[in-house]
Amino acid sequence: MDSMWAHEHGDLVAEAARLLRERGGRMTAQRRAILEAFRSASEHPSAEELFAIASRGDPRLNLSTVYRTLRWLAKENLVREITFSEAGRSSRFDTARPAAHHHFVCTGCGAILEFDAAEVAALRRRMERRLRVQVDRSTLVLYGRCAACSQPAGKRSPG
Amino acid sequence: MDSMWAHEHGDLVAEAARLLRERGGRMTAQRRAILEAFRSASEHPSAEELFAIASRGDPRLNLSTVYRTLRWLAKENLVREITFSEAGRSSRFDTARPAAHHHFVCTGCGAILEFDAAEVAALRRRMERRLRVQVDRSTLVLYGRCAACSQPAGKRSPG
DNA sequence: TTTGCTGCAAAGTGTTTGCACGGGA
DNA sequence: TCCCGTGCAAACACTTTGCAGCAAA
Repeated sequence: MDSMWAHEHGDLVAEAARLLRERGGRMTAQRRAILEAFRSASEHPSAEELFAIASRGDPRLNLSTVYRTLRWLAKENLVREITFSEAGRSSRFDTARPAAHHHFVCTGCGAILEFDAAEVAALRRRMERRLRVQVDRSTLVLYGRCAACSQPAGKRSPG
Repeated sequence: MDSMWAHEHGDLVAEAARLLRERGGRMTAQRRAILEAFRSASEHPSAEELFAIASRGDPRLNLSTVYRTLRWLAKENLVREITFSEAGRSSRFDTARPAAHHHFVCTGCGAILEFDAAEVAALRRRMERRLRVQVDRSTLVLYGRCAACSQPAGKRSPG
């Protein structure tokens, strides 16, 4: 269960370092802090959340640096940007994984579940033929209520 | 082909009028103009686009009125809000249709194609069981290149 | 006449950018 | 040493809000 993705959060730093070396970029303390922040962040952190975490180690860190780093990471495919319509106007990020995965968002408590669905790949291929297009990327988000939130109020466990 | 949806743009006005009557709201000239703007707008207009169209008839119309109206329409389910990650930071709207439909977005020219895919409904049901959740709504967006944009530059028709 | 809706201007939110300095390679 | 990346503040794009007046029912 722990090596089903090509890289875990841990090697984000190593991965980024490698890319930076290749491209003549620099591994700064700020970048390292931001990359490491993914470890303790929620599954789909916003820039703000990563900033809050990364700032703990270095209070001088600036939010714009976080944005710049995230944009760079997204371009290099180490991180992917997602937009949930429930999540206010802000973007969320997750560490990009090779396998396409999709999201369920609970409109009650905001919980996000990830899932993989093989049929999406088939659907993409079918749509490529039907619409005569080339599909590079897809996002599937289900919105609803998770088990806890869909229970009638009376039956819900306190808390 | 013209009655596959429960209501076309035309009766948006009538539909809204009915709801307003029910709720003690008022059918103002501005609301009518905004509702009618959907007719000549693109398939997925932004607030700005609707504003531009609706302003033609009444130059005093204010953008904040458009936003207020759109928010109300979304709440009443006459219109639905969608977020394409390619479309800048702005929301897009379409007239809510009973049948779930999905979108293909061309990253080349920005064209948006709609499609219906029965398999999504099945997938939703399967995920409800697998994740033990209740799914109320889903969005599926495919990103890629349309037929014209995926042709090599040399072969593309001029224009 | 009542009070919901509007225009206006100002505030808000999330994100990006210009610039001079500082620190990594 | 060189110049990439940073902090800072200001700009930005989009959306929301407070308020006084107007107009639909």
